[in-house]
Amino acid sequence: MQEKTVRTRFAPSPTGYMHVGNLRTALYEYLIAKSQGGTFVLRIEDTDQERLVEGAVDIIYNTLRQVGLQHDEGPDIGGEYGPYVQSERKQIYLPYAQQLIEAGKAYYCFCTRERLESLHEGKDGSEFGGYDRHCRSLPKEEVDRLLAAGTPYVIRQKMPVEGSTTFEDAVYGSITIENRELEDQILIKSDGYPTYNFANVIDDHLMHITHVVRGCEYLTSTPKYKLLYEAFGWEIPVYVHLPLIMGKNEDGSVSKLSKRHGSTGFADLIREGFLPRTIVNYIALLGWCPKENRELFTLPELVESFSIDGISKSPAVFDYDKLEWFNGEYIRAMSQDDFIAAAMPYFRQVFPQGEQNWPVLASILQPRVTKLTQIPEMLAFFRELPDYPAEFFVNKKSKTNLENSVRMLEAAVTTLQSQQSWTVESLHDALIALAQELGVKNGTLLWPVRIAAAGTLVTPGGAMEILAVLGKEESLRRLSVGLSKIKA
RNA sequence: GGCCCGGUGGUCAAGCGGUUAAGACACCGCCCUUUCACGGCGGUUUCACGAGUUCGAAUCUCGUCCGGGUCACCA
Repeated sequence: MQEKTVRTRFAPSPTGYMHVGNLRTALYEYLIAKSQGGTFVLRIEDTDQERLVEGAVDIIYNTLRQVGLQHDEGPDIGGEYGPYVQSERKQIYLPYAQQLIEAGKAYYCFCTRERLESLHEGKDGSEFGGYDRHCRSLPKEEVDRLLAAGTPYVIRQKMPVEGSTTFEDAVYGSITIENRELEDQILIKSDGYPTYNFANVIDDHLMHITHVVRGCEYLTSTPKYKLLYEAFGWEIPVYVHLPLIMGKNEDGSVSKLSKRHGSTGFADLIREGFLPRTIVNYIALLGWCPKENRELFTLPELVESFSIDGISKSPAVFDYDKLEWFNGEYIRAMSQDDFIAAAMPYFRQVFPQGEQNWPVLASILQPRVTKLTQIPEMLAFFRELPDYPAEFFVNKKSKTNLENSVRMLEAAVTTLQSQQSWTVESLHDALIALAQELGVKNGTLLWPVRIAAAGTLVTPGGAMEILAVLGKEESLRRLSVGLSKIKA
């Protein structure tokens, strides 16, 4: 008996915004498929014609490409079960709904929006129990008459009046809901488009989806899906509901991650300087835990390690600190060439043109930044020597004070003036030799040199690196500025 | 409010009846050191509460509390 090929699908709505919750769902769908040699399908769910956003589909393609979640079937590459855009499948859904009507599992509803709204208002919101099933018992002749007259209608699913519905979830186990809690949901809208719920079931079945993966906000509506599958007599897919990703609110509470939680969109995170691989790695761990005790995973490694039983049930709070740590790890793991290439746009904010000592800049920044966007600020002192007080030259630990610093700087100037080679190594050799010659701790000499060169207490890199980037002429100029500050 | 789901440090979490309750982030201290960072070492902080079951409960059961989700011609 051969196992059926696993097929999962990512089914986003083209809203123009991809937040990490969606992306994480896509990731898990990809991982579930790929970890079992399965197929990952992309389907665009654009049944809400009122919310269409220009260019939104491209954002979806771009995002998936950036994180490496390559789909095997989809609107752009086709596949055996297309089309993969729901608006192009519009004519598929109605016959299925009509089939349900004939089977007595669904019915036409002619209620106006006004009547529906008055249902909501009539009782005070909290008591509203859903649609009152007014059209469920309409006589056939009345239905035919209204249809013939061209009355706008929707098609609703008939929910059982009694009993309960139970389904199995791969993460949450067995879940039961009383049927009286279920509303006669709309299958086909008055514009002829299917609702999300209906199109989902039809398409998942037609596309042979074996595992339906989604956020657990859908948990309570899943019995309706099950009932739909049963009404059609179709095999029910495996449901994999994912714990929600939560965002911190301003008041300290948490709620389902959304736009209002600031920069949690994929594009926002990229703009802030997070690497796609960082985001993938971090969100993979938000709700899933590997068997082995480790945290750094590339996408192929995730495919290797992933399994559904590692998915947790409790919601996870999105933590920027941890995300930054991951990003730092990945930045440090880059080759220097890759780092320079990635950092160049930020380098250019400080050095708009011309050549610089890129390798030295990379060597001082790569271990220090957790986001590439931090680069311009860290390098600002190269662009222009900041104004700083003479007190900067006083440092107890380096055993240096104003008086000392004058001596050190003067000696350094002399040494550096005759310095031919201007590399980190040669500067290092020259200055260390000088410290020995002067009989002082390295720090006693290097502290004032570093301060004078940078004009700031905290610098990325040490004195030699800074001098190397500055170049001989500018270095000597800054050292003399330092000297004049102390003497003033 | 009804229904559904959840509850191990500030955060992500391992744990599946017997553990000194892993690990990571963050935080603090020390080491390295010309500052910062990296790296190394160490530390603070946790089983929501109450009953049961059991020789033994973070692990099983029930109740309470707390948190979240959901109740559309949105997806």
